[in-house]
Amino acid sequence: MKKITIGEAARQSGVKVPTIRYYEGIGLLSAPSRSEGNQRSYEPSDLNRLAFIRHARELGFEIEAIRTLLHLQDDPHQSCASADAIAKARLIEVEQRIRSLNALKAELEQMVEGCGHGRVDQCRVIEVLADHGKCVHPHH
Amino acid sequence: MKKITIGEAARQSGVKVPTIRYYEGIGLLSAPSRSEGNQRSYEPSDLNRLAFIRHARELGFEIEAIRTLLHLQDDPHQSCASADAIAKARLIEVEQRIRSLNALKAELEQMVEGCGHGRVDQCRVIEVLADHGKCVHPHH
DNA sequence: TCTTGCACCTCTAGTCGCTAGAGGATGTAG
DNA sequence: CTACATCCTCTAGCGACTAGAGGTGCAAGA
Repeated sequence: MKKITIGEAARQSGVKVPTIRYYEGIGLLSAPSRSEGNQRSYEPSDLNRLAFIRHARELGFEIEAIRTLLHLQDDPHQSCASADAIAKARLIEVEQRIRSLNALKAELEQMVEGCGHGRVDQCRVIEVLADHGKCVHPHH
Repeated sequence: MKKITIGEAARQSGVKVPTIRYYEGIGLLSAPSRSEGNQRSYEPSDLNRLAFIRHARELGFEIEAIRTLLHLQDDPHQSCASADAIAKARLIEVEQRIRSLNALKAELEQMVEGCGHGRVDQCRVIEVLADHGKCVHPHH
């Protein structure tokens, strides 16, 4: 039940102080009560919200998706279909990103391997960049 | 040897018109000559430069890295050690990103599978977001 | 009590790599 | 000659913060 300063909240949640203020500013976090000297003072329960947001950000959800997820959490009798849809959409994004990064990785490995550590005019890195046709998979 | 308008350069290089102007503005591309009516007119050789930049951007290199790579390309007697270093650094970044995205993917799959399509209070998506400890690999 | 020094406050501006739009000039085809 | 696409410059906006200026609050040591 002890009130907590923003610095303490930051330490306990792993969200930086300016970021907490930023989340309040965009309405993702509701404004906490203030001390006599106008300093923010948080309830322990606010830490759950902060942890939720941080976790969702780590998983790459966008702020607007998190806003929706938080509304859902606040209203537990709603259908979870939209939470499910948001997570599924994120999963598809992540899968696509992994595929595309694997293609890039193959390209970069080729470039780095082919570099004879000589001068630029024999460098495979520069050569491949200049000519897309020299890529392993020109589809990226 | 024919001069080319910015729109034509955009079409041939796959870089959008405002992006070409932006690259000129930040000095990544040198300013081309102008027509009587003050319109940019490019040499065919400028298309190579544009293709190089586009390719490097597709591979995820940052603008500053590309600036360095372009300088190297302009001076082919230099050692290619720095080109090599830039490409290697990018490779390491990509590898890390793939690892981290694979961890996220596992998390998201768990969340989506566990969702019984019922109401929010039984939804695994919301539950896991609220409690990091319920993650498969809490290290992400 | 005073002072030191850290943590807090608000506000603005900057980051990256573009993208969008306003408001106007130019170039080309019919 | 008129319509219309394309070009020009300039400024502002995107997302998700981050940095810094300039000032206030608060707790602990001398």
